[in-house]
Amino acid sequence: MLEGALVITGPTASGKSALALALAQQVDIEIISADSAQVYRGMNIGTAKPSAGVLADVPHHLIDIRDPVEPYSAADFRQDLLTLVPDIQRRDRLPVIVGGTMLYLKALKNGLADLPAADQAVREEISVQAASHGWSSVHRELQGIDPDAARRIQPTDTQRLQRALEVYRLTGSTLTELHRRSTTPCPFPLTEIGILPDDRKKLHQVIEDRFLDMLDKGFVEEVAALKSKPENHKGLPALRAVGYRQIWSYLEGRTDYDSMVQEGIVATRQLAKRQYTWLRSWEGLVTQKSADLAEVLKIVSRGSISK
RNA sequence: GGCUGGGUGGCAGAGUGGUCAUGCAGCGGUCUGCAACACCGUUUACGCCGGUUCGAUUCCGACCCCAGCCU
Repeated sequence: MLEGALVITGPTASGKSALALALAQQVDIEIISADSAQVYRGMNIGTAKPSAGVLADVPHHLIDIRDPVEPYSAADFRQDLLTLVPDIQRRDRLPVIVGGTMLYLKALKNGLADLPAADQAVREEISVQAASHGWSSVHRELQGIDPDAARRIQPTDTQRLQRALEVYRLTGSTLTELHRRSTTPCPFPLTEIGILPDDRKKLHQVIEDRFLDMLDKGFVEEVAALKSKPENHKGLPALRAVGYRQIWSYLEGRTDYDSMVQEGIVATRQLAKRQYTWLRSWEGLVTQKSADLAEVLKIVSRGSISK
């Protein structure tokens, strides 16, 4: 039996989940979702979350563990995996990590530096500053504090800019300095399989079909339900997910239905493209052009990858 | 048949006698607590045929196509 954990990743709509479920028919596994959107309750159709039936059949983790107002993060994911994987192994099952949120997988694989968690108050402070003086002034400030980070981070990349400054204000140390200290990589071995369809046109078609299918299944109603809750707002990471953001905007009357559909499909294609970018340079990745259960079974029983 | 306006990259849409429109899409890339995020880079044009010109997408003429108006 394979040591450590098996990872099945790939761009959206490449068939990761189906492959994992097929594997579950043959091997005693528990699935850990590596998906930044499936963690949220009430987000089912648009995240292609496994059905209740499937969830009852095969043990799944990290699905429906947050409300949309409670942001989840790569650090949370890594922390959760560090306890989940050994737990599953103690049950004599193979942990299978399935998902396409590459930052989460990277945080697990390479570890994270010892940085402070997000701090809403500090972020707010920086946002206010940016609102009155502009992000370029924030960038200039960072230049004085951490020139290396300022060089890496574009003045327009407001999110990372804010983070770099946040870390400094919280710790008094620069992001660059903290990154230099070693991070702890994953304590258990990872065997990583990536499904990378080589026919992009075909994947685009699958993406379009799937998005239309989600709409048929009530995606708009799902977003409307989320929108009707007063605590939810469109700035939440959860609600900026592909499809949710576009439908929310449509529900606000900002676009017509057809444009919304187009925008949703486009956003999904772009997500897939970014995932390819991560995966092309992923070290140690065993790639498949399409889901290949037989090969996965070989890898699992062999206990190692020889390729 | 006549008159007028127009034909610009996959789409939208400016403009100019010789240098880059731009936006979107597509493609490539970056990525350390928002990552399905945020951001960076980038390919493809001037309806057709002639003429004027050192040089035409831009000026002139014919033709084709589209829209509107007239007969």
